[in-house]
Amino acid sequence: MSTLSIGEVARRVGIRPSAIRYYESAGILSAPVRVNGRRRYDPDVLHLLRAIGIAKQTGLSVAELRELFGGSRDEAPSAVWEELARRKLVEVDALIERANTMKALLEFGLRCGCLGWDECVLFGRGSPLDTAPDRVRSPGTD
Amino acid sequence: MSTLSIGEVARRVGIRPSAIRYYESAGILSAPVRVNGRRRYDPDVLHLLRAIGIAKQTGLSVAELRELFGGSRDEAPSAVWEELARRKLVEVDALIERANTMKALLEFGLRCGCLGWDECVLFGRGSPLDTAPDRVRSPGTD
DNA sequence: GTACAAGTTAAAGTGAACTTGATATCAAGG
DNA sequence: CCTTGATATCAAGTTCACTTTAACTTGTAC
Repeated sequence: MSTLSIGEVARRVGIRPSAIRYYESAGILSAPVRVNGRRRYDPDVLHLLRAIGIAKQTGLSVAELRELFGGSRDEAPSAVWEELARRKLVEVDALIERANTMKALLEFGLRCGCLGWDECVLFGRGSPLDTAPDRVRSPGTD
Repeated sequence: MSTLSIGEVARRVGIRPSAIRYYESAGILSAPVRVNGRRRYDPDVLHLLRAIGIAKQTGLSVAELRELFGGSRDEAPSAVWEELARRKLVEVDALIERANTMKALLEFGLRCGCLGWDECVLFGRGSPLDTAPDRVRSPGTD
C-alpha cells in the first residue's frame, strides 16, 4: 500500500529521516514510490531497516550493507551475495567470541577485588588475552 | 625492564605507533619511561593493548576506554569503575544477543533459497526482527 | 488565504579515531 | 663525518556515517 511517510518510518524504527535518505543515497535502500515528490514507504521497509540496524551493530560498514541489502530483493541471493554472507558469518562468530572475552574480562574485574589490574591474571601470563590478535574490520592495521 | 620500543610494541599487537601515541594523549595509556626522549615500554603493555583491542571491537568508545583502562592500575577498582563495568557488561550481553540474531539472519539467507529476501520469514510477520529496536551506543537516536 | 508542520535537494558541517606531514633529534653503521 | 632509520612533537588531514543548514514546495488546520 506504500502508506508510510519518511517521518513515520523513522519514528517507528528509531532513526532519523536524514538517515533513511542517506541509506537511499548510499544504495542500501531502493528509492520508494513518490507522491507529490514525497517518499511513500511500504511497511515492509520497517523489517529491512531493523535488519540493517542489527547488521550495523554487529560491525558491518555501509559499504557492506549495500552489498548485503542493496540488491533489488526481487531475485534469489546470488553467488556473490553468498560469498559475502559466508565471510560475514565467520566475522560475526569472531565478534561473538571477542564479546565473550570482554564479558569475562569485565566480570573478572568486578569480582576479583585484587590489588589493582596489574595483578589480575587476565593481564598476566596464561591470560585469554595472551593469544595473537585477530581483528575484524580494524582500520589502519595494514 | 621497560625494554620495548614503540615500534616493537606496535608490531607485536598489530597496530601503528601513531595509535599508541594517540592512546597516550587520550589518557588510555599512561606515559611510559623515556630514554633519550624515546618511549620505553614494559612488556605488560602488550596485555593492556590487547585488552583495549578487544574492548574496542565490542563497541567501547575511546572515552569509555579511558574510564575503564585509564586508571593508574595501582589501586583496586573504584566504585565509579564498578558502575561503568556493570553497565558495559549489560551492553556486551546485548551485543552478543544481536550478533546471534545477525548470525541467524545470515544463515537463513544462505540456507533458504527462497524467492528473494522479500519472501523470507525473517523479514515477515513473526520475524525475530519484529521486536522493538533496542540499541547500544547508537548515535543520533535521541 | 494564511500559517505551520513536514517533506524535498544539494552542500556543508560534525565527531570519533586515528593518520599523515613537516620538522627536528638521536644512535648506529660505513 | 655523513647518511639511514626510528623516534619525537604538533597541526592538519582523512574516513565514516550521518546531521544540519538553506532555500523551497506541499498538505492540513484554522
